[in-house]
Amino acid sequence: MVSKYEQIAKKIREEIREGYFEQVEPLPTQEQFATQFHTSRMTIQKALDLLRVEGIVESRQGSGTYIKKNGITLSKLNRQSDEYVGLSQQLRGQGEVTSRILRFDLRFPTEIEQGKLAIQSEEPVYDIVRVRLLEQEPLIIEEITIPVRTIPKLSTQVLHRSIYGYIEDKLGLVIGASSRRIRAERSNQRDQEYLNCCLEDPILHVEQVVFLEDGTPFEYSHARHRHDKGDILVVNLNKKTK
Amino acid sequence: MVSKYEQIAKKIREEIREGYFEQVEPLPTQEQFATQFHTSRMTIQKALDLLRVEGIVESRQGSGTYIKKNGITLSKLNRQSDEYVGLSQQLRGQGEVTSRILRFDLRFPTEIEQGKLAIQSEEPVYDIVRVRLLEQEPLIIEEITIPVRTIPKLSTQVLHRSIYGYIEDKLGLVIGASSRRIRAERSNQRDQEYLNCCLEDPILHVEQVVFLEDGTPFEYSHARHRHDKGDILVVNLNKKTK
DNA sequence: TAGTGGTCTAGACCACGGT
DNA sequence: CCGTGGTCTAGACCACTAA
Repeated sequence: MVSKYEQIAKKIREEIREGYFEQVEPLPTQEQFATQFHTSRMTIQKALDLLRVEGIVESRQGSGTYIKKNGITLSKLNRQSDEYVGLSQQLRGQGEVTSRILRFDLRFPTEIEQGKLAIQSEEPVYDIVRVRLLEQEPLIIEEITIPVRTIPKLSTQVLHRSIYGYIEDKLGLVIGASSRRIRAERSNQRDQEYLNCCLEDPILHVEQVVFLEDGTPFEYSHARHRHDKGDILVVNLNKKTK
Repeated sequence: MVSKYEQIAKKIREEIREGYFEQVEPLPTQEQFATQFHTSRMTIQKALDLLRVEGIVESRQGSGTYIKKNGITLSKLNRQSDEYVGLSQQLRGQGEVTSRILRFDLRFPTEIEQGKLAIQSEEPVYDIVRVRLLEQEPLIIEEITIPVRTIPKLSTQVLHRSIYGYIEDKLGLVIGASSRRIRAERSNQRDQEYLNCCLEDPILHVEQVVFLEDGTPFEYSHARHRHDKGDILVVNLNKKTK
């Protein structure tokens, strides 16, 4: 059952994309929309709310609701990077992604890991190091820490494929927020060996914590990318939630 | 004039932060909140909507509204990197940010710039190269392209201080979305000269387009960071607007 | 089945913009 | 001043969850 305001939003979104309205003129008033769709103003507002957070329109009190310049472009950008997906997803279609597992152990978390994953010192974690390859070419070397209690029954088989796929498809958990810190570093000996790169090659280092939908942190990881085999796209729609 | 639902959201947000409610139990029902705040359920829902997009609470139809684990942590993270601010803002308080201007010219845009900034080939742009320093130490070398028509009357005086400050405070324009692509690169000769770094030092390269609130792209830039003087924090709340 | 959140209504008043 | 969007109300019905 799709709600009425979502249907209305979809209709208006399509009409905007098809150039049905003037770019500089305001859209029909909320009153006019309400009449057109046989509904109340509150419902129209919920529909327009959706388009607002997508960055397609903006409303000015006392004036009207306007189509944003580049509204469509921005809304496409938004979709592109709004949700975090694993590498396997990202590269879907570009070739076969495989993994070479360098370590798969159990141990107790360090103090930093306890902090990042919000767990106690006696709570065991998986300690994983793997190299991700696209069509046999090494892309990334990852060090991953995952609490055993949150994601039980990890196996090398899972690690060879996709951890994210396992969590979402097999365990039925939903991945939520993430926090990433990105920097450039010099390559170390391990990078050179496993990523097949030189001393002078820089590394794109991504340190991240990923949360489940309910807010449980489930992964703290360091990913080191070959500089020529990956960049990161960040889009900020600036919703000014304040 | 602060709206009622914002006041209510603020009150509930504070009570959650102070540990007034149980983490595992649902919050009071919307009905109860409505009675408590002498208002209607719709208004309570608008208040809870705010807390939802902040990642503090989540609602489950048929069950109740719950505090998210790490809800507070996430909401703080969110504030930290939600809106794009210029470097001068970011480093406010850490020392004095100054600029050394290497180039400040006018020219016509390249094809790539025409695409990124959505302008015609005959539309003139500023062509800026500057080094940003914190307490005399070089941090970043920036190449910036800005359409003259969008941001008129740029001056070296502005470039020495903050472009973003000029745009927001003096021109009264509001900065909106941004799209950034981040990668690691080897340093080139210019980096080594102006950032005072070695051949082996990697560079954190950020290519970005920044938009005004109405969707006009106003800046296309390449910023090259000294790898030891800057990383980038990216937080993704995953609102799944779908 | 009872209780919850999700949606929706038909009004109302207010804040603000442009005239 | 009028017309716009922003807020708010007091209900109503529905969809879903949990007992």
